[in-house]
Amino acid sequence: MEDNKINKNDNEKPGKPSNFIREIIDRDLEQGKNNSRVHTRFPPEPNGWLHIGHAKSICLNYGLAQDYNGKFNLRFDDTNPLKEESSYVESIIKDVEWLGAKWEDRLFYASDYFEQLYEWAIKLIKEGKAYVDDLNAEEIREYRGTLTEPGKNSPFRDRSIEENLKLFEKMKNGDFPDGSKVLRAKIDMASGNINLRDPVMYRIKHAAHHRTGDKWCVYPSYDWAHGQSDSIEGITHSICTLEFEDHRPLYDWFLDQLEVHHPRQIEFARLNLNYTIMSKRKLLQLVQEKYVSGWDDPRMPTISGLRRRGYSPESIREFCERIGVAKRESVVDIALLEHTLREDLNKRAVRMMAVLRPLKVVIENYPEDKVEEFEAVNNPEDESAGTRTIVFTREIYIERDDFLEDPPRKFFRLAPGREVRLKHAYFITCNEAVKNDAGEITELRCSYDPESRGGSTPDGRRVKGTLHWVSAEHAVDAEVRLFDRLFDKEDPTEGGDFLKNINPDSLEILTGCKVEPGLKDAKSGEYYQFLRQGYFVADSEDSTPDHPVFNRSVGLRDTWARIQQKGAK
RNA sequence: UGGGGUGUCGUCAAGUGGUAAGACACGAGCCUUUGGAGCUCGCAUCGCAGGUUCGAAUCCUGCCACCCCAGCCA
Repeated sequence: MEDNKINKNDNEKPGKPSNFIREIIDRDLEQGKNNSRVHTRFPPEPNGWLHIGHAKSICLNYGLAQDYNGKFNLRFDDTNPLKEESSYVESIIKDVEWLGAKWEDRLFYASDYFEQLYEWAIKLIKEGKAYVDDLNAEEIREYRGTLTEPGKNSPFRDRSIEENLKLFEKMKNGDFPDGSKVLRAKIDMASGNINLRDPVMYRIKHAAHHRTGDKWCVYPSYDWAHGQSDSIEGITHSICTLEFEDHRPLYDWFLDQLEVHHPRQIEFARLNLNYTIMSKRKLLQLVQEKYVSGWDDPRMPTISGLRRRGYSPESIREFCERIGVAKRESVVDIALLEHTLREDLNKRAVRMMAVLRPLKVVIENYPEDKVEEFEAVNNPEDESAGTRTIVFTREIYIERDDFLEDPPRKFFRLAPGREVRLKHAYFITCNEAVKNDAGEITELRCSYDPESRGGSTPDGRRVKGTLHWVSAEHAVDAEVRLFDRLFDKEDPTEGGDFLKNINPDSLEILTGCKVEPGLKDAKSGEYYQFLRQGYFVADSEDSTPDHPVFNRSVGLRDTWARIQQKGAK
């Protein structure tokens, strides 16, 4: 009995953790709402590039559609021509696709609905529920009241329906200058909820729209466009972030007046990450003021930046799964993102040897012209990844950090008189460190034990350290870019000016790195682990076979570095 | 001072009256031809104060703290 229970549980797939949104959907389904349909959407404004916070929303919305056998739409919320560009549309489409969300034939734009929105606005005017207001922006603000005091009615609030109709049409036709009039919903200027104090539905903008050109001179506001767009598309659950909670009564009000399909708006807490900035405005500033190379700089939290950095879509999806969905505002530790990347790449990245800061080693008792081949396992976590051949010669490079003339306790690497293993090859012992006039070590003279071929000896003696290496003659030169967090404060806005918290050492460029020949033709989508160092990918913009450039996506956990840090404290 | 939200481990986050899941981080150890990976173990009484109850993180009351809202941005 007991055993059966355990087995049953073990065989059950570990379903996704529930959350309050799933509970709401479950309840709606039980009550037979929406004919048992689930239909979600991701509604980005094309005014910037997507970031990891958007990934949370995409994974949430697309994940729900998948799990409930529903549908998922991609819809651009393009109601403000002044801020939006088609270049953003393109990058967003690419990113959503790369993340793996599928909208099939349901790629929409709020601008697809401008005509319908206009007609609905006329309907509201005819019902006395909307009016044209001549107050300017400043006056509207004054009339709106404050958080604690009610607003007062605009003197234009009670215009006749006929006049409103006539004026609104002239607004549409471009007969009035920008800012001179707006169309407002007539709700309640005394409401405790400021969104209900006669919100603006249309503003005049003589501006070209990236899709509709200059067909329109009036553009709908977010509140007027969003819910109605959801309704038109048959969305059942309209998921947005917390700051729109106050807008829900308005979302509902419009839909109720129109008596059309009424999606349910649900709000969740947006993602925050420590050491990271998520504000589109600030990210744009970093790009415009050249603190980074672009929206896809590998240090950016943008989807394109993460992609270029070497993050896999799988790792990002897993991250979004693990952070959960709730209503409390929180700050997730970026270490979790790094963890899901390592976890994913550990299983699939091909291992390679690459020496980032080369130190030449001459193996004195190894024949000058001899070239030996060894079979190296491509991935100890995945036998199907096979093996590759690596070559060994008298002169090799090892990592400078792997040698110390006067090693501290617990340093397991090479030192005078010390023996270590060269991964997949031989044991070597250091005889001498050769220095130049400045006292810098220029090369190591070592000897190898022919008996240790393959990495172990007949006498079974043990060595504490195993080093990665590369044959000097065969190695390929490469550039390697090491990234660190862009900000050195957990909260980049600490102190008020996030620019002051930029980490000056967020990018370190290494040239003259020596890598295995097989890395010469690495492609940007291929994930590699440079043994003992971390996960790397060829840079999608700058890497060529003649000049390979690798980005470090994330380092391996480094116990030695931790021991050193502890010692330093 | 109005309206809307939220408070469970260092960080996320389950829990929906029956005696605090899990993950990351952190610490200890085992293992290891990556000081990687893996494995084992450790790590909270639930914002505060009352109350109801045999029993409360879960119900009630009162406080406190934090977040959002006064764009013709989304």
